[in-house]
Amino acid sequence: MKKVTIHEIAKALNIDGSTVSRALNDSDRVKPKTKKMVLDMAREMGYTRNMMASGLRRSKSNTIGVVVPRISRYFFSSTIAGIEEMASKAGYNVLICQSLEEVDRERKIIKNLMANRVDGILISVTMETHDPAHLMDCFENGTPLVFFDRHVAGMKQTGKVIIDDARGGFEVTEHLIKQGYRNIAHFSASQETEIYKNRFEGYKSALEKYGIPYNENLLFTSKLMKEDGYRLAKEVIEGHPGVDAIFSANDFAAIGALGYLKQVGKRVPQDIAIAGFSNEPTTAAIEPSLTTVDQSGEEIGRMACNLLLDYFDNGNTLVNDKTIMLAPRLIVRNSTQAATVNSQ
Amino acid sequence: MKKVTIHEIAKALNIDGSTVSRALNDSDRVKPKTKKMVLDMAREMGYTRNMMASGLRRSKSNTIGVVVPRISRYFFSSTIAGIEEMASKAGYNVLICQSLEEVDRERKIIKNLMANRVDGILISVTMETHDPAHLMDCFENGTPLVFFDRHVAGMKQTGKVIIDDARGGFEVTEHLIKQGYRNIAHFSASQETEIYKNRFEGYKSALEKYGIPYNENLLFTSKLMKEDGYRLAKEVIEGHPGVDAIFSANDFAAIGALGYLKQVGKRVPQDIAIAGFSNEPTTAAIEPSLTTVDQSGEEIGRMACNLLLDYFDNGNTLVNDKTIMLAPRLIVRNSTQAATVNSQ
DNA sequence: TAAAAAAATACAATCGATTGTACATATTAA
DNA sequence: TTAATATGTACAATCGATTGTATTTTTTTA
Repeated sequence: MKKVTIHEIAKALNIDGSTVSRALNDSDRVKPKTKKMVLDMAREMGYTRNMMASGLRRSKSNTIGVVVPRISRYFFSSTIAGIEEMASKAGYNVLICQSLEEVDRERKIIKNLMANRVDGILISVTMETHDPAHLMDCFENGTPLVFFDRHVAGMKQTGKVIIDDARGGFEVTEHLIKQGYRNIAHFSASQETEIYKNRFEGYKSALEKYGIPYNENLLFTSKLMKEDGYRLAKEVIEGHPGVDAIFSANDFAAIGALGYLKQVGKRVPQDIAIAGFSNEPTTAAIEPSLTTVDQSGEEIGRMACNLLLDYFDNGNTLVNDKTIMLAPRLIVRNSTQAATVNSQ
Repeated sequence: MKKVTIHEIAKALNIDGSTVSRALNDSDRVKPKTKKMVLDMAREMGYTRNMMASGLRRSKSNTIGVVVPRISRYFFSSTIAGIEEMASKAGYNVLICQSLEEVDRERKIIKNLMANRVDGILISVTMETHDPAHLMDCFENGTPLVFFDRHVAGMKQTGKVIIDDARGGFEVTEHLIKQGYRNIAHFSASQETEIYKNRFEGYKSALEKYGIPYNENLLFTSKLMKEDGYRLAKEVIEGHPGVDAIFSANDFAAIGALGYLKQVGKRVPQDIAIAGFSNEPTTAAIEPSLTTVDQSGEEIGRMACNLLLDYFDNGNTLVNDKTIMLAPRLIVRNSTQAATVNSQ
């Protein structure tokens, strides 16, 4: 389909294309009368600027690349919603890609985003992304990168928007302790992933603060899928009868664990308490409702996007480990409140 | 940041840029030895094709625009996941935009997508999109359009991937009737939105089939937010004591209604049954679990994307109302099973 | 070995918008 | 009125890759 170009507008008005371009961009090198003429003609001819041409010339795509492990996960989709909101307000488009927790896919995605000359990248890495070589490429390429939530330690060249996972882990654990639980198991993922390492550290430091010895047999590592939670809960119940609480580093595993516990007739929170992390919508709706930590995906998305936009406008304020750490918010619900178990 | 171009590769090898381009595109006008030379040099110099330049020349962006009301809604995010999966497999990028249920935003988005010269658009319209003028623009512009889920009647130029909402509405209602419920209220949205109209039609035809007169006082119209469900449930209980079941045209309103019913001590499903539509993850987790209709967002997304990809490859098979209608799947859970109420 | 055919490469225009520089009006000052 | 300044437009190059045509090189055939 043939589309109208500035040159056709120019021809129709018997002026030069450069003037049309300037008129459309509201340059003050074009007098108001001419501008109006051009704008009217553009509308009449149904002109829409070709962003590929514009982008090529200006070396700017006005596009932000976003990489998440899985779009359909609520935390990430709300993150994306926040990003999209900010980006579109600032005139940027958002290219979304999902790594599906595969580092290889992540690598290809980064490459593709570079080929598309995105102006910046917002990324929450896979659980397996421990070697940041492909992310370093961005940096060397001059493409700014901002991590949100899942990040990689030791990349000084990027921005980060994360929540204080250690504090979140601490607060959950402290809450459990204050509720009277003493034998608290922890479900975690690879300790090479920062967020899980930090949640675990928080868990440990809460134990320490309250003089409870850390027992490494109560640390269970998996990919934290729902099924993992189910399986590990079984392991806990069958192998560690003394355990009276489980702190899972994400909600999915917590929900899976809860499913197992209910199935075998354990009462939550009387027999065993359980807490998750992320505040997935389902955690509020199930019974018992699940104690968790809210991360406000939208807010994280907005902040990450803003960090990038700031960088576009004000130069390299991203360098040297610019990190925004958001406070987590403990949400206490019924799954951990032995004392108030009958209130809803 | 200066990036390597084909011309720099060409200069380094003392050959012409056109040959480099052809080599990189694996054209058989370049002999294998030269190809290898070019590919090696490209790797060595860290070349990445500039898609803006390529797209400009070829009039093809290799990008698909996706418009949904709200990214963070599970149905839509899983739809996007399906789209992204198919698109990336076929070498396309996905630009995501959310209309936030505002027609005006939707209009701007469409315009922007056209400016970005996306190769096609996948859209699920807002509840207020009754006038498809801005969508017609796409058509006139030569940009193929495929609706998924929420669509607009009477656009013969587009593809559609929808579920058989009438059948879904029918099955839910028939199920309620078979369970013994007779006074079934229906929560719907604007009848100008096809999916809600169709669900409503299904509801009516089930009533008719079983000889239950349709009572227009039991049709409640709102935007189907959770709060609407809560409010309308109150209205039902207070104003229509005879009602023994509610069929809500989406899950959110159903969940809101359930909240109200539990709050005022109504037993679900003994006193009143409730069913939703969409199979949001939460519906399976709450108590009682909610009867609903599964739409398989990922599948819809995949099919919609495929329709577009087919069009790219095989010309205008989109014309004349190419519609893919997926069968809905009734998911019976506890909120409507008076007979088996104590089984979980 | 020369001519014909085939293969590989080079040339040059093009996609559509932007932008520095040059030129032409219009306005002001002298 | 003329020179000096300011304002408005036009010219032409450019962004990087692609592609039709022309040219050169290689291979095949007579």
